[in-house]
Amino acid sequence: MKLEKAAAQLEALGNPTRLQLYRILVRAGDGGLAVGSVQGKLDIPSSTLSHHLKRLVDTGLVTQERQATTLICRANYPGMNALIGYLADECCADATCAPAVGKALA
Amino acid sequence: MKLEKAAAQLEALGNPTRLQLYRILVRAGDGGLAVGSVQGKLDIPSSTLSHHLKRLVDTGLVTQERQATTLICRANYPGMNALIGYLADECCADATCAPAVGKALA
DNA sequence: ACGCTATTTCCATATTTTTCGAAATTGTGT
DNA sequence: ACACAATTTCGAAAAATATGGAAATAGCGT
Repeated sequence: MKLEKAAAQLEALGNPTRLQLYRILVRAGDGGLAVGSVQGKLDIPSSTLSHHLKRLVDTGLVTQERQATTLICRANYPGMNALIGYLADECCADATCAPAVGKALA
Repeated sequence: MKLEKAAAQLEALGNPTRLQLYRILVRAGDGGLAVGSVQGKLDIPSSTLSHHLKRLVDTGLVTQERQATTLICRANYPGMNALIGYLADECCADATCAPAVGKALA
């Protein structure tokens, strides 16, 4: 993973509304959630939600799939794993936390 | 960890310059690095560096300690571990990646 | 084709971030 | 007290982000 991409993903998650949005999608599980359903849970205008969603999709943290008129959104676990892996690598250049996190993402 | 704090830390890391800065501190290890030394490696004005550093310190990702006239900066591993733990928890509400990451931060 | 719902794009505005030169501050040694 | 080095604060400009109303688009059922 390149530093620029990691930074873009971190920035995407570094907004309370988007982090909440991502959380909602994660908790929705494999079934995902329609944009409209997410909007109901977040209670923000659709245009605002669309902007935030686009950011998460563009950075590879969320995927979308059409089902009739609704758009199903899903958290992209491999994308998040790659990001966590990058952070762990950066963090664990030192031994302090290497034993703990190193195993996980090997 | 609260969502707001996680978002603040993610946003702090979500800037290429700051992520690079954090990387440098991680690679410097326990000894840390003086602000001036970091500046030499990043080649940015001291005032700009100071702002970025402050952001990392304020969000709990970096610590500072005075040694004579120089300020030693260190990556705060527990802070990063807490953040990774939060991300892993969010990510692993689903089973897809729970087995792998769950063990690491238990 | 039409009507309906779901979602995005367009547009504008308020806010925040980024950047950095210049001045101020802090701490040490003499 | 003074000089010097290291770092921060001040102040200000440019750029990016966040937000949302209104209009446009996409896709399905009839």
